[in-house]
Amino acid sequence: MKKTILWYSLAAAALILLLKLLEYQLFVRSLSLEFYLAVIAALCTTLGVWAGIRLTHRRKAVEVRAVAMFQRDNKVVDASGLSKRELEVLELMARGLSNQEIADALFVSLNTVKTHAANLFVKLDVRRRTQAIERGKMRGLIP
Amino acid sequence: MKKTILWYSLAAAALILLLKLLEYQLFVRSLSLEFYLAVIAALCTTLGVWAGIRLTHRRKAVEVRAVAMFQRDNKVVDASGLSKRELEVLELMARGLSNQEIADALFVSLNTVKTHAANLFVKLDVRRRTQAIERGKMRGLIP
DNA sequence: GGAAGGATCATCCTTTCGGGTGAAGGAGAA
DNA sequence: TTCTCCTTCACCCGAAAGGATGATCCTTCC
Repeated sequence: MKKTILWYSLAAAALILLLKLLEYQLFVRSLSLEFYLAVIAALCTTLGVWAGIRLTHRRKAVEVRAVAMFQRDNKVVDASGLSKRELEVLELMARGLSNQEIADALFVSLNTVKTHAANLFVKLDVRRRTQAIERGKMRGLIP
Repeated sequence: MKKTILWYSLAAAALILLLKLLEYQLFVRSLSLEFYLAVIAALCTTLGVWAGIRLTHRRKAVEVRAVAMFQRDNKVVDASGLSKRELEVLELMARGLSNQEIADALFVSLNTVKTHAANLFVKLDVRRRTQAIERGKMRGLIP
């Protein structure tokens, strides 16, 4: 942002210099005032467009980063009714882990994972893990 | 886009009118040429910034829609080696459908879906459908 | 101190998935 | 035309997932 403004200032300074040069040309070659004005208008417009694009590009980069860095929304989690453990299981499911792998990852038994899975299926109102993943992503529960 | 250009043209016309008025002011009140130029520069710059923002906002909207409305990249698909049918199966998998439901959706038998599934698992180098969904999303094969 | 809910584990049973293999018909390329 | 790939379908079998139910232990809340 600051960099853009700095560049804009420099460009403006360059423009003023150019104008001074043009001014001399104006008296020497007696170019029309309209031409003089048109040049200024064109340059300023270009500069403005460039600055506008620069500014909005910055803003867009921020938005992209916001999408990339998933941040859990507590309100959404509370609304879903999922417990912390169920959320963990769901997240590992979405990463493609099997129940056994999830059990190993969380240091619990396979049966425990299956219980958590069954409970979160009920809470998300789904029948399969793939559906659960879909719902979880739709609701912003998982990345 | 066209609307923006139209508005820009109208604004430019208004500016020219304003300039004509200023020109009269210039002769009547004998304002400095620098002031005249400054006004033009400021107006054109503002106009340019506005147009720039307008244009990039349009572009941003398109990009957002591109994220929301998934557009498949043929290069990615070719690189994956997935056939059209396999891609369809993968997409329905990602929506949480069971093999039987996919079979019904595509008007083929369950065995066919299983074959497609097995083939795409090999091509994506995965063992489970959840993994396939993960990979597919990572590579941009599916939304 | 009891009620509620979470986390843990278990058993039994059914359904779904996935691996392996084979095969037939069709479209397109060498 | 032969060969390759895609699509379709079938059968068998083992592994994984899912449904139902019950139980224990722990924390938190009223």
